[in-house]
Amino acid sequence: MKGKIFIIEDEASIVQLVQHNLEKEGFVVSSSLNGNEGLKELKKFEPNLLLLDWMLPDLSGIDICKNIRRDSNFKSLPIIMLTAKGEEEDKIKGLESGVDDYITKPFSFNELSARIKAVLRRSDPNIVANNLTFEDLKLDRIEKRVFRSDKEIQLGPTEFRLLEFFLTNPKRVYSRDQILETVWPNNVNVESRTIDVHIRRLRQSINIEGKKELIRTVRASGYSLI
Amino acid sequence: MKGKIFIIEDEASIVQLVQHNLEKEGFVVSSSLNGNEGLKELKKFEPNLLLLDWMLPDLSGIDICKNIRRDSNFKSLPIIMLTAKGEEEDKIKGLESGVDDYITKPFSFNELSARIKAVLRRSDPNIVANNLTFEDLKLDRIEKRVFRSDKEIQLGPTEFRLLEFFLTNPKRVYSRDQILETVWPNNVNVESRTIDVHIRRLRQSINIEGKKELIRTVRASGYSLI
DNA sequence: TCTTAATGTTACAGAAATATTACAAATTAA
DNA sequence: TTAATTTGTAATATTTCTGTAACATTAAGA
Repeated sequence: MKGKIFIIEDEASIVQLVQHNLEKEGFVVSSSLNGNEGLKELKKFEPNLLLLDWMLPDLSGIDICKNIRRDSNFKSLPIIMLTAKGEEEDKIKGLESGVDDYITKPFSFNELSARIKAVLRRSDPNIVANNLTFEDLKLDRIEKRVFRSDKEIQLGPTEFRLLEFFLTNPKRVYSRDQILETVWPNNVNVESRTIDVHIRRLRQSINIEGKKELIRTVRASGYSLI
Repeated sequence: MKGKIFIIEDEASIVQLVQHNLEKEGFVVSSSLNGNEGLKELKKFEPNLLLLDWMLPDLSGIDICKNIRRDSNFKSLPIIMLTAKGEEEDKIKGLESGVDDYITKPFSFNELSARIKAVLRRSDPNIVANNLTFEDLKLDRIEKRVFRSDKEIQLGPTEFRLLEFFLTNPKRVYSRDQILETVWPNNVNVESRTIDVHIRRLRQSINIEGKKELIRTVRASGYSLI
């Protein structure tokens, strides 16, 4: 079950793109191109999350934000702010305007989607999948814990992300490049062979008590979760 | 379900040929004969892949490429570059202009089609068929697995590619040269007889438990999948 | 049947890909 | 700050794959 998202943003092209893609992901989406109306519609729509432009023709994003926070029904509505580059990100960040996250335009939809899910995961865990499982492997994204056959496993941050990645698409083979792109922070340059080492570390951690190997090496192609 | 492909290429005859054939394969295709307009239309069209001419009357392919890579919404749009022979292929190859693949004119539609699918398979796996079957043989391109009568078969990389190749056109006889060209990485020189050995290895792997031979030798011509 | 060209089979050495280990630098926790 | 953990890489070990050559077998025409 997916949630409802409301967008207040005056650039129609952005709204269109984001709305379309979010709907494709199963969210129910509604939007408004200006602040005052948006505020009203939003309260009727009762979304699980709001995407809010920082600079609007009528009301500023921060005013909307304050308005929302004053309304007891929406006090805890998660808000992700959309800001243009240079629009004093620091202020937004520092100024605790009650924003849950913000993203700088231009952004890729994937990045936005990831942030939306991250925020929803905290605020409204039922909307977003928080547990990934495969066979006797379980990963809890909220608590950041991993279990194999109900026995907890300790993983470093990178191994955690790596396993999380494999769990989103079990059985599928990923090349080292694909793994790098997705698991490592953008623009980080790491040797492709480095992945082998992390695979080894992950293997070592999750293959407890002689249980069966869960990571498959596919020569010349990459790795997969069995 | 097939995806959307956009073409920017000034030779109308090429556009026509490619567009027509791609549509026949089920793709939704749109095109433009020049760079600047193409760039605009492309962004409206939101394709899953772009075929881009290297030499255009107004903008060079590489400029378009850069423009696209700067636009966060299209940063990861797969691009296949179309180049005339002699147009410094090396540069395109080396110069990491963010191109996913390139093909030299004149090309056969089949070759283009194969490359398009290969690229889409990485970027957008749901668009392309990922399973090849023939009789009781099954090959899964995503999981990189091969089955005969539901029993998994272990193949080395080359044998996998070889079988994949045969499965795209069962019953058709391929000469050793054709096999070499398609299955082996470009510019690799291998003895033609080497194929015999790989055929043997493939045969040995897929003919389990006395099941019937699936690879046919056509004397003086080559091999085929029955 | 003999001859010959084409294909099948085998074994093996070198190449290529992956696994493993150790370690120093970077990061985080105490 | 110091200690502990985590990371990336390089060096080394191990495994698996590849291509080829040498020899065996088969098919087809003379």
